[in-house]
Amino acid sequence: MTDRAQGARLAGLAALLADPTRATFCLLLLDGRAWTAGELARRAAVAPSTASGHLDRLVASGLCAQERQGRHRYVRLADRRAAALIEDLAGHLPPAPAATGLRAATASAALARGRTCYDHLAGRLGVAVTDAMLARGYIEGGFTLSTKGAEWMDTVLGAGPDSWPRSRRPAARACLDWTERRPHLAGRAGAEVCRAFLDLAWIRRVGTGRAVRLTADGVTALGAHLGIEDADALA
Amino acid sequence: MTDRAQGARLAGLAALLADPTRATFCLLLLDGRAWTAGELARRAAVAPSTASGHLDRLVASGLCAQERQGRHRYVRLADRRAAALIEDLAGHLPPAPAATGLRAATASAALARGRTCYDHLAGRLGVAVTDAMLARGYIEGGFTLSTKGAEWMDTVLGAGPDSWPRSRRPAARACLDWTERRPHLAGRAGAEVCRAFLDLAWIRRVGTGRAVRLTADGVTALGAHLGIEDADALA
DNA sequence: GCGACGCTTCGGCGGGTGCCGAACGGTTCG
DNA sequence: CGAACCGTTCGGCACCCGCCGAAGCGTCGC
Repeated sequence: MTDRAQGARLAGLAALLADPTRATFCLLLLDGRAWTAGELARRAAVAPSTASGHLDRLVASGLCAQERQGRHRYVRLADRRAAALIEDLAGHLPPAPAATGLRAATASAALARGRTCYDHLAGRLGVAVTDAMLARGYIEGGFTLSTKGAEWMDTVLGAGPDSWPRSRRPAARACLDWTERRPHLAGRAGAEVCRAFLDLAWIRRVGTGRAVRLTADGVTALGAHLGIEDADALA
Repeated sequence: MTDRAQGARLAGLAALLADPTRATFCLLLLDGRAWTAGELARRAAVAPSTASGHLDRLVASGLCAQERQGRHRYVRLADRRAAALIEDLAGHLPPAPAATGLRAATASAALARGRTCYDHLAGRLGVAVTDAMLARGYIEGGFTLSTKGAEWMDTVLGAGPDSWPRSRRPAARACLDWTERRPHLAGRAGAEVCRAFLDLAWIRRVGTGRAVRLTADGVTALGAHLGIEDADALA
């Protein structure tokens, strides 16, 4: 009885992502930015009318939020929790479909190197930064920010924990990337690192999507502050 | 192109849980034990033939595993990863449907008090134990097992980290219960605590399901070793 | 061996849902 | 004001999928 009711609720949530088109939308929105209905339709290869209906449903469910500007409809993930839901699920996907080995050679090479995942760094860059922070003891075992790490963020990035707004958001957590299949830093610290990197112009967004590119300053900085020697390979 | 392919893969995974009957099965299986096809059919209120098909699909997907014994078909979640997937998703359900307030008065009162969630303690008991371990500093902020906690597990439970098999399973992680809406201890430590509690006869399974009941010994032990004063309310 | 039992297969029904094209309304820009 | 553009609504199509009952198969128990 109530068993079945709980099942129905769970099924309802899963059903949101159980459609290829809606799932594609959600993955595209994982960069945390707002996309127009038309862009999403094109990327997902469906007619605008089809996209419109799906977006209605995503918004109605609370998973997405929208703002209308003129003749445009901008849609984004509603909040961090929504992003975490997508991430969680995507993290459980079987390893890889058929890694063609050419992945790095495609037009999205920049994306493979670095991108944002909702509000933190992902891709090879995100993994590299995370690995370096782990190696230097800034992050510890279960993805907690160490005292040393807090100090580093404060002095080098000007974004230490003391400057963060009070909230219950975890300071650090692991986000499993669905392409790199490696954990990388998410949570408040992840978001602040990403923001600081952008502020300091160590990285810059390219194109309209989630891709980011390491700048020349960034290459130097990553070497100096994180001991990443081969940072230019990420640029 | 590849955007859409990733979306399709994600949708396929979500579709497994997007059916009320399959979702109900998965929630029932969260206790980590094997149920027969008939039991699952009855609990989910569907015909045996319907259940059969769903179980085929769950097994084929790798989410569940089965063993046939005589005329019975025993089905269980395939592994910890499968359980984590269900937990993750269920943890994102909106707070509560319409908490009737009578929850504790139903026939499943024992279940409300304590149960196992795949391989660790959940329910009010699980939350209480977790809270006590947090209060005593056995678990720290981001759900990592402290040195003190490791010592405690070793001396009191006879199940310290040194005795664990080497694996990449996280020592401790939070599992968000879908009824209590409170995090409780999962991961290797959670599993060992549950096992030790059973071994020490502090808890005992009741019925065929996931419900566990605190024994008289357990009430005393929880008071002595975790400072849980009102443990009899959980018995 | 015969019935009871657990499960499965099959056929068929019904409902839900994703998809599109065409027509329409609103906004922007010339 | 008119054309281009973005998005939505609507109707209709097709398909998928969940569900059941009936029949069948293997196992268990008397």
